[in-house]
Amino acid sequence: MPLDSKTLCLGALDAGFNTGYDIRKAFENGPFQHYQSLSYGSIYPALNALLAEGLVTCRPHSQDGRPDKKVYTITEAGRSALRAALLQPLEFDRLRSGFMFALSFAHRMAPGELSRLLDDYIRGHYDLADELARIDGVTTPGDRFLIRMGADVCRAWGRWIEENRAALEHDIQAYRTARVPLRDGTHG
Amino acid sequence: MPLDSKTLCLGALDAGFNTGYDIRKAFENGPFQHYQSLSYGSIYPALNALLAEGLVTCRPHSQDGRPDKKVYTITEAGRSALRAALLQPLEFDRLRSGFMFALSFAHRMAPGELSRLLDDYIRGHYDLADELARIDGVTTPGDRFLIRMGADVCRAWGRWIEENRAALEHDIQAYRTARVPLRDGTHG
DNA sequence: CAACTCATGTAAGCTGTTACATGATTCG
DNA sequence: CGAATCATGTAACAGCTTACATGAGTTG
Repeated sequence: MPLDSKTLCLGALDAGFNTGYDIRKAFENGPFQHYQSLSYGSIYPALNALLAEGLVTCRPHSQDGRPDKKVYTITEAGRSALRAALLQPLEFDRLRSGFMFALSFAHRMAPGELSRLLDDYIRGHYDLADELARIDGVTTPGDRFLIRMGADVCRAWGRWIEENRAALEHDIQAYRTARVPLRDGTHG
Repeated sequence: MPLDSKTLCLGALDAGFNTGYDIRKAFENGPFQHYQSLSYGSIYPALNALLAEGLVTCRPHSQDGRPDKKVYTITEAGRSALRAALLQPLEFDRLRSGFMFALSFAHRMAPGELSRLLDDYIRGHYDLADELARIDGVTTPGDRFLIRMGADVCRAWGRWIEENRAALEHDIQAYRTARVPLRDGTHG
């Protein structure tokens, strides 16, 4: 089962983000940014739907100088719905990787092009690992676990590529040699 | 830049899949299945668009007993377009993970529920690693690299969770103790 | 004989994003 | 003084998936 925008909003509300604006930040720069996304166009309609279903309550909050906001609170029914959704068999993680697709055409690339692609991918993983390591103020055990996991897995991933990129380059050499045989067959 | 359906079809064609039906298999069960997806509704219109742009050619192929098929061939212009698309700065890998979202609410789960979630996630990684290791008949260096990378990273990921799940459970205990202090303060 | 494979294609629908409208305030 | 931040909301659009139409042949 895919996690839909309503469930994601419910989760964000449960995690302490209590306005539409704040929920967006949770998915843009906040704790969910690395494994889910959600934008205004989905959030506001979702909150209204949740309100109609009684899964959240809402009270307007006037502020001086700033626009009024609507502060949402998850209800008991909402918490049950969230739990139920999270316990349902989850869809397996969906990875959409342009790098991998590109890498599957490594044999079509010039050495410099491939090198740049790998450099970018390695750097991307190390940067993400560093970014995760720098996060602080994380309050829940699950988030702490996920951050450590992300950082360690990203580092291991980057290291794996560094350790195996030479083998890839050799394999490409061999592949090309096999496909474009030497004209002079007397040697090797 | 995201890889659109036309570029993905061009790639599949370059990789040797030469009908709409075969291209779908490449994304459903074939070499691209783990990092991209594409279905009929996108493939057939994309092929027609590519044909109109001169990036592919097409000749009908009659078969006895089976429906006629259209065999597509990528042109030189098509190969250039594919290369150009792959060299463009790629969007960073997008991970949509229901497991991670669920795990961020680990402190709300009963021990058995959390345990099942982690078991499923670990098993999913080991299963994928095994599945990748079982693949044979891979002809290009890039694909061989990706398969080894996927298998090794998945195994390392699964191992990481096994080695750190106890820490998560302890952290949850500590979190709950801090939030629901003992009524009798005289002991520990 | 039901169900699946081969094979192309379209229409409807779902889900989500982008961009805009609105408007005060604060920061550089 | 322009740009960003706070704050809600909608309309238009993009992109992809699902389901269907069609139909012969094969597998269990």
